[in-house]
Amino acid sequence: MAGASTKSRAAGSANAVTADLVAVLVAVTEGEPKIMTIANDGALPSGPFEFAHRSLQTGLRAWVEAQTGHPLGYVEQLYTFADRGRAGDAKSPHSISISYLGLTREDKVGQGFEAHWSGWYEYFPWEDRRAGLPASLAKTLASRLRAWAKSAETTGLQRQRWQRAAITFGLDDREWNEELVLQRYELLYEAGLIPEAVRDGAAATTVIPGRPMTGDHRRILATGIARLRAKIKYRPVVFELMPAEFTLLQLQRSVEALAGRLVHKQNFRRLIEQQQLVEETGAIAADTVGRPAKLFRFRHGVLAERAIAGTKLPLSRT
Amino acid sequence: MAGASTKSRAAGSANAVTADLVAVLVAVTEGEPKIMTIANDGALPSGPFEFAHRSLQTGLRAWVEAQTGHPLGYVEQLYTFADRGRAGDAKSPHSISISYLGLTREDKVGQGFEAHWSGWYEYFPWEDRRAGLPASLAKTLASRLRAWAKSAETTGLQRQRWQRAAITFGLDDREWNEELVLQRYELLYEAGLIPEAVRDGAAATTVIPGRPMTGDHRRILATGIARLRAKIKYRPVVFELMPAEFTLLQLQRSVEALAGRLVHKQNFRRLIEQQQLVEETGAIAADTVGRPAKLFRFRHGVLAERAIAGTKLPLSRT
DNA sequence: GTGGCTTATACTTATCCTGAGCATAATCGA
DNA sequence: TCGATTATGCTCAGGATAAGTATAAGCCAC
Repeated sequence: MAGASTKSRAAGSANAVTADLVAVLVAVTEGEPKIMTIANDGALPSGPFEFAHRSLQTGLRAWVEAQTGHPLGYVEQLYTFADRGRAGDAKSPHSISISYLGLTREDKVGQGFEAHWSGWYEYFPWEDRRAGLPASLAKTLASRLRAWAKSAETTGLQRQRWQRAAITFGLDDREWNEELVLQRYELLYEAGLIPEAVRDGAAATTVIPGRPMTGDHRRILATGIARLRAKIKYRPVVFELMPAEFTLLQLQRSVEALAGRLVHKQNFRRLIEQQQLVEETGAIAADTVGRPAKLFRFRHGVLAERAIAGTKLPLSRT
Repeated sequence: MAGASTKSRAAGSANAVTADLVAVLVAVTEGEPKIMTIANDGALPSGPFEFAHRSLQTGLRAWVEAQTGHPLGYVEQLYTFADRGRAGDAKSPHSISISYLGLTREDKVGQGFEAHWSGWYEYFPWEDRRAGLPASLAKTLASRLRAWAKSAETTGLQRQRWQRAAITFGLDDREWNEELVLQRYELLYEAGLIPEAVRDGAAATTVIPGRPMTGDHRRILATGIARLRAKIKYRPVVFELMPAEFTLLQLQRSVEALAGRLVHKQNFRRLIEQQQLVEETGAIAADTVGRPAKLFRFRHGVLAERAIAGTKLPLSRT
């Protein structure tokens, strides 16, 4: 890729950096969202982008297979982070992390790897609102956030902080917005309420429940969850996480697991069916309590038929 | 950022890469979307990520100001590309491009720079459907695409190609989807119908109108346009491109310029007003034909009041 | 100043989408 | 057979949307 300015070329290897490829690999099993972790569940699969890699994605696939034994299916790029907090340190070169979201199923678990499937709500307990928040966590969160807001210098800043906390966490009778995963993580980091913040130099305080990860990995995971929660609403990506055949309730449970909240059953079915995303297989689910459900499969045809995109503009049809 | 696996660290500088920062800097002037270009309008502002840069964004800001004299305001990351087509060449290290979308206004044009504002439809003539497509372009496009489809080996492949072309370009009575900017560009590239493809080794054919750029820059621009077209529908980002005060028609013209298609006037107004995105300034537009319009300003308060996000799931309120 | 041109803005109508609840069906086990 | 459990069909009100009609308020030529 030719750099546009002549200056770019002149820079040469003096400005070399190292690039890490990081994967948020997601599966949903029995209504619980899982992510692939390594290093005692404290890190995401990752490795450096090397000469030999033909592209970023092939490099990522190589690392994930090597570390987890799990082949990558659906993959999309998430975000590129640079290391932060090492500003003046000109000795060690910059390191950047290029992160990806991968969707798959939790079968074919590779043997002989130190990789595991971990529930993603272990890392973000406050993101699971399906059964409402545990009263204890809700209380802790609210009081810690309020303390953080109060600790600001001026009353103006105090109000700003509290407003931000209230919006992202749905306090003061505001609606909970499940997509703000990253914003909530960033706020907790700034407020020094999670271990990573303390590790990076924040004043040591009592910390909120939720398992930490190395480096930026929990931030990357938050980015992945946010992306996925947004995307299931306008692209049929849930099906990447489903088995070939499934009941509508299983599908609903998967969506709820990802979104972290419950949906209205009948309306969910209407939505799915009117969009013609699925078709009956003819078979019936066995081994269930209650009335047996029809089995469905994803209609792969829809991907070819229409390019699904949401219009929110009053486009004129002329 | 600690690499997760021990392997990552061991790699060291042998796997060093160079990272370029590339900016798609957008403004809208008199109903025409513009982008900042350098190098005789054949490239986007860009430069390498260096030691001295404290973060990716500060590096980008430094380069853009140095090359264009224009300060960056609103910025968001677009995508990270690796150079492609240089697989085996282990001599020159990998080079990756981290691209950003920036939104501003076309005032304060820096003097003494080789930078210009260029209309973005010069680079993508087929993306402007506000006045319908010029009949000539429509014809050329359709026939070239059909020829490309026909040139496939098997009839199965031929049908696949045509279906893809028809979906992305809204042929065969399908709806035009203005968000598929990147998909259309990629298809034209694969079909060898644009200069960049020929440059990169495609068989030389007659090429479609539309000005090329160096390297991947037109692909990056396509990514930026697509992102912006999608985003104006669910986030109030248009206002970054508007002057402090504006009439509703000016706002509408800006949206239409970005989307490349017309919207229904009355419904557009209702949409804007019901969302309480703007408020009257009390002043009236001067210097106009027809009945003078009220001037409005963006209500910055909305950003604080609500976290605007689209729900497309039948969430239950219990 | 009047008629015609242009744009702004208010109002109407039919249709569709959405959230929510009610009712019934099918299966199992006590 | 009853009760528990899940599946599935149906209704209904309210709101959002697409599209069109009508009126208001300026300017300009004459």
